[in-house]
Amino acid sequence: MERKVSIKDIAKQVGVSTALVSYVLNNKEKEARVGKEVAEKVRRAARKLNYQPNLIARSLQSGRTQTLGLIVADISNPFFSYIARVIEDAANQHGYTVIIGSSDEQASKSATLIGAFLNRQVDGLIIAPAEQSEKQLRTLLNDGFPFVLIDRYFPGLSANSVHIDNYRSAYDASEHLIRKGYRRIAMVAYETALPHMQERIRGYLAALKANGIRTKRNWMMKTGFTNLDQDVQTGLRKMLDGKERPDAFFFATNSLAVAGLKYIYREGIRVPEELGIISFDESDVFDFFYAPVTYVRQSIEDIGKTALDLLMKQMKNPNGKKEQILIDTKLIIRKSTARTEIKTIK
Amino acid sequence: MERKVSIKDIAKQVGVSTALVSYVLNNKEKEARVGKEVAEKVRRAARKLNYQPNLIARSLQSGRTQTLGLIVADISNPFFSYIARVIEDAANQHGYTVIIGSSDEQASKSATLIGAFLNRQVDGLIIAPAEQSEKQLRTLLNDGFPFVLIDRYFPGLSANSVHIDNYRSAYDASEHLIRKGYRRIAMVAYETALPHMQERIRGYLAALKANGIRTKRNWMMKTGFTNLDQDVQTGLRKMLDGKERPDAFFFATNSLAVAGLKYIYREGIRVPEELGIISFDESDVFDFFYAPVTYVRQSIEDIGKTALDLLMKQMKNPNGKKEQILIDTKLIIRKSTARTEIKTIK
DNA sequence: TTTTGCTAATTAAACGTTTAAGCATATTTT
DNA sequence: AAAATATGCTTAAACGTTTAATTAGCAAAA
Repeated sequence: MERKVSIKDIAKQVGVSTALVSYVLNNKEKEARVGKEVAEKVRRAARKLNYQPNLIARSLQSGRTQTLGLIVADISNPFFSYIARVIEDAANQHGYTVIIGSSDEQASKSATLIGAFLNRQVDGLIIAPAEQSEKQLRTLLNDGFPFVLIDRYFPGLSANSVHIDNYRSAYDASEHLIRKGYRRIAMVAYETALPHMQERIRGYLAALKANGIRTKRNWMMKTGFTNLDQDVQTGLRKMLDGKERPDAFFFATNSLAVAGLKYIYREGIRVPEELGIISFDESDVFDFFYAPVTYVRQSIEDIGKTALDLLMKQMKNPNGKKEQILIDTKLIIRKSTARTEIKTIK
Repeated sequence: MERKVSIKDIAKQVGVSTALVSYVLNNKEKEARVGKEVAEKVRRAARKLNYQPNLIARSLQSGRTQTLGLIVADISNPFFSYIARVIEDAANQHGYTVIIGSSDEQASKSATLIGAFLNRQVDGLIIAPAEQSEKQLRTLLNDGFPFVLIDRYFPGLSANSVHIDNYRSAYDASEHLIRKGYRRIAMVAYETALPHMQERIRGYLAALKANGIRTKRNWMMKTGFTNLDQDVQTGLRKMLDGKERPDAFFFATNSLAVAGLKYIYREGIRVPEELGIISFDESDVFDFFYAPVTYVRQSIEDIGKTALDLLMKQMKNPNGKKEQILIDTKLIIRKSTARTEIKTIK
């Protein structure tokens, strides 16, 4: 591969200084008082040589790379890949390129990624933070580096963030189950201190309590991020074979639900008669389960676009106030919770 | 945000030249004959100041960015997001970062992306090429720029590529349907000149012919990349209501299949008795359809890893021979084609 | 004593841009 | 006629690295 054409080549060709070429190609002829004919010559030469600016050089000079870093838990997870797509498109519209990394929910990987992205001089970050990554974020915050959290957040951290009201959504979802007549409602969650997950659990517990349902210890199962299918399967089996057999499952995310549905499907458990099912997030699978699954829908488009707008704002004004933006959710009610409606006295 | 610590700051702190600092931090003390104590001092200062190299500056100097570009049709499509994940991990292991772009199957977007990535000085590209993008690729090839095609390819283009044997796989899949007793086999494909799709069609036609089945014009439907659900639905309805009603559908990709299954499910058509179903690729949905779907599995891990290895090889030796690597497929047989087996004389 | 050869450092150029400042010449204003 | 302003271009420094070439001191060899 031969060396690429640089501004220097154009300068030589036309017989002017590189400065002049730069002025012309950046449309600064006016300010720089470049002669009309010379400007035209430069432009012609640039076209003829097929000049393409070296953005690396430009970045070194300007201190900005027009690049954003996106850190998600796992880009192969549909939730995140969809968000990535939305952010990619929005960023492109603003003239930015996106580089993506998966943290696998590990603080160490997250730290490595943040470091790598900063070394690459990204202008800003959008992060779905991993557990234990609060300290890294606090450092970013103290450095005044522009970033926005999505999906997850930390209450003690006054960073920009875009996410749903997890407590409220979980509360409403649980209450929906109760209204539908389910009483022994179990939850399947991730074993993590991440606030968004804790809030979902808190919402679930609060709804049960508010409706006079005593929760049992073994109506709650938590799994790690690895070995999902296996863990969920074992957990469900234990709950279903135990003595306080649940009559409904509340899955805290779509990946948990998909894992759970596999088991429920194999075991031939009848939904919604024998078992009610509700989940967070979305999935094609929910539509194809023999009893389409009721779920809490969050608008990924809104989250992605809002996050990008917020980041742009923050990059323009790094000292501006940090915002925590809540995105609406909607409960999509379908057959998996369609047990006979029961009147409740409120 | 204050200015980041540079090599200059360390030099000043220790009282040496920036060159010396660079030598030490790059572990070239031996070659550069740096004194032991001075080296130690430099290292200590670097640690104390929390020095992080500016990769942009390094790239400008070295001409390499340790960055790869990945262009897929749509990162929010699970097939591509999974490939992206595999490539991300493999690239990281080699010290590379990946930037991703979605072409939406449009040659113009593809050209824009390639241009943007080249301007960013990526060291190599992995591309799932869009229709009509052959010319762009030929230019890359002539420039000697390292790249590898995945999933798609162009017969006339002697570029590196990693993909499956689409003809063979489609042939085998079709023959499986025939062996299972299906005779009026229809295909649902994309309306595109892309060879991988044409090959799948060719394989399907060849298998039918070889088994003495005359194909009907209206057993073939093709759709564009937009309005998928709608188009597939209309197409299927027309075929199923027509007079040569198909007794099996062969979907050319998972997205087509998912769109088709939605319709088939809603219409209450009985699979596999009334209708056999087979598809390319993979999908969670295939497991949850009431009759789990038979499909042609291609190992995404293999494709991703092989592509990355090939790209690395090409970057090391840009004049090396170009390779076209075929990845094995496997027909995963399940209930959606489980009609009574019929003995065939071969 | 001069030459050669180490050792340990520095200098300076380069990568490709951008941009403030400078320098002629020409033109207008007072 | 002198001073101010306009015009058209160049110089040079800067961004943060890397690295070839050079220097300078000192010890060993001829």
